[in-house]
Order: sequence, then structure tokens, then C-alpha cells
Amino acid sequence: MARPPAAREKILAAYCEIVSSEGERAATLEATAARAGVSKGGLLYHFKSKDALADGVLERLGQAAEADLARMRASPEGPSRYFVRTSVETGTELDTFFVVVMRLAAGQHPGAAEALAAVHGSWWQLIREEVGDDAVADTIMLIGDGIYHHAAMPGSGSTGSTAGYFRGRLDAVLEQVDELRALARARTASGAG
Amino acid sequence: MARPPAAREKILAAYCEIVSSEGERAATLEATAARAGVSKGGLLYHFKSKDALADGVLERLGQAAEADLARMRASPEGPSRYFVRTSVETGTELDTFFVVVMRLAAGQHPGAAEALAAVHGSWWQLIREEVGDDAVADTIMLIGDGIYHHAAMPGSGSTGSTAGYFRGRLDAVLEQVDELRALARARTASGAG
DNA sequence: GTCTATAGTAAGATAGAC
DNA sequence: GTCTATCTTACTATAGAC
Repeated sequence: MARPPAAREKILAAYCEIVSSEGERAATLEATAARAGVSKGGLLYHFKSKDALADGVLERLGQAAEADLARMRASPEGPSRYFVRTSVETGTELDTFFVVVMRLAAGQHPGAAEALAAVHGSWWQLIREEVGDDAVADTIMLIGDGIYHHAAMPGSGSTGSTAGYFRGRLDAVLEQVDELRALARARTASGAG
Repeated sequence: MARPPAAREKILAAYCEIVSSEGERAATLEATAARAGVSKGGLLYHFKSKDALADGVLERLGQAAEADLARMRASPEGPSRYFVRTSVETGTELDTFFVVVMRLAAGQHPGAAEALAAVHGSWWQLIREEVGDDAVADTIMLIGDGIYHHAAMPGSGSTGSTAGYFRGRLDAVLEQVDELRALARARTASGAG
């Protein structure tokens, strides 16, 4: 897999930035080209259509998700904590692509909803293996989704790499994830799992 | 407050339906007018611009949220359970407006993000009063947000009034909400709150 | 590989008839 | 209060020069 042309990457990045910060509608070919520092014609050399641009993001989401899954699997704190903790992080490669694909899914872009579901399913499986209980895996996923929902919400006050609302509150939420995890283990140990 | 013209309501409903199911971009004046059974000119008599249409939804969200808050306050099961349980419901009046305003917020519509934050803040306060602990109120809100995140996600398989994924799983999640609530009360009682 | 120029289409909004 | 007709603008995409 050779490195793709630099212009292609700049265009994809520009498209993602506009979709994330101003919405899918604002990411016109002209606006994307301008932000990437190329002309409309130059953009269309690399991506034959607007849909091709969106498909490019879908592909990159898959790659970023695979890398994240490997980190999650190797994480010393365990998949649950890793998942909840990183749900609050904005600005990572994975986060960027995830937000963009969510916006594309809202606009019924073909394949976007499926791509999100696939990533989500992989996360769930890792957490399920760790906690050994479907319902607790569901709840932990929901907490992470809820945090993500906040982080991805416009006007959530995220100034840096972390959504403003949860700066300082994340630790308390993580403690409750631990408690749920402990409850699940106790239940499994007592044979009710 | 006299009943507004029937056409106005039909137009607003048509706009919401298209934004929810096909995305904001698909909700053009023409498409909205067609679904409402009026012409573009007819639509523009009631709403002077596309922005006015969106502002109409913001206003209705406020009304629906007020009504929901009253039900939440009066609910015998308590605000926490009420909030989490109703987060899975799709197709209610409040849900419809909430999803639409979320899409508008994603497109940077002025006031949309603020409207969502206001509704969210009211919910949090009621739950905070019930559980008596900031962190547990946060976590319960996150679980509800996570469910909502799923329910609002396109392709979540919602066929009726409930998101498909959580049909049959909601009870197990609600039990864990009870557990978190119990933990918070125990903590408060022991003076560590 | 990137540009300019332009064709073709669709959107938001206005004017005036009924 | 609702319609048709029309204006204007903006967007996607193509063609061909450099």
C-alpha cells in the first residue's frame, strides 16, 4: 500500500473538517477545494464525484477503526474503560472520521450506516468478552455512546481534545463503569450470568 | 393561543418527516410542499423562508419538551427510569422534534444547539434532584443519551415505535439504572456524597 | 496533475393571477 | 390562502488548455 498523493489527503482532510464543523451541506466541492488549496477541477481529478469523496471517508473510517480495535484489545485498563475513556476524546483520527460518517448516515449516504454499525459491533464484542454479561456490555456501550453523543454535538464547548462538559467528570463516570463491571462479575460468579 | 391554520401544521409535519427520514438536505421547499400537499408558493405564505421553517420546529420543540418535563416530574417510577425508558421511544412528538433539531444543529442552524442544551439541562436537573449525586445523574443521562443515539441513528432497525436493537434489552438496562440509583443513595446516606 | 471556463441542473425566493 | 410563472443564485460535473 504505497502512500497516496499528498493532494488527495489534503482534500479528504478538508472535506472532513468542513463536514464536522459546518455540516455536510457546507462541504461543497468549491468550499472543499478552497480549504485544501486546490481548484474545483483539481479536486475532481482525485475524486470523480461528491459521492466518491464520501466513499473515501468510509474507507478511512474502516482503517482507523481497525487500528483502534487493536489498541483497545491491548489496553491494560481493559476494553470497557478504554472505550468509555476514549469516547470523550475529540480530534483523534478515528473520531474525525466517525463524526463525518455519522453526518453522512444522517443524509442517507449508501453504506454509511452499515459502516457505523460494523465498528460498533466490533467494540461491543470486545466489551462483552471482558464483562461476560450481555446487559452490562449494553449499558457500558450506552455510556460511551452517550458521551460520544455529547462530544459530537455542536456547541458542546469542546475547546481542546476533550469535550468541555466532561472534563473533570469523566473519572467519576469511569468509577461507575468499574462498579457495573464488578456487579457483572459477581453475578457471573454466583451462576446467574 | 388559537389553533394555527391546518396547512401550517401539515407543512411543519412534512418538513419534520423528510428531515428525519432522508436528512436535512432532502427537505427542500419543493419536497416539503409536495409532501404537505401544497405548492411552493403556498408553503412560503406560511413560512417566509427556509430558516423560518426551521425556527418553527425549534418553537415546537420547546413546547413538547415542557409537556414531557411535566410528565417526567409526575411519573411514579421516578425521573431516572422515565428518562431512560422514554429515550428508546421513537415517533413521539418530542422525539420527532428532537431528532429534527439535532439535524439542524449539525448544520449550524442558529439556536438549534442552544435549544437542545436547554432541554437536556432540564432533564439533568430533575434526575439530579432524584438521585442526589452529580456523577450518578451524569451516568444515567449518558445511558439515556446512548439509547437515544442508537434510536436516532439511521438504519437502527426501528420498525415501530421502539428502536429494534433495544426491544427486549431495555428491562435489563433499567435494572442497572436502579442499581446505580441505589449505590448513589447508599453513598449519600453514609455521608460520602 | 492542476487549472479556467462553462454547461446543466436544482434550489431559494419573488410577483402577481385567482 | 393558494396557485403558476419566473428570477437569481449556487452547486455538480465536464471539456479542454497548460
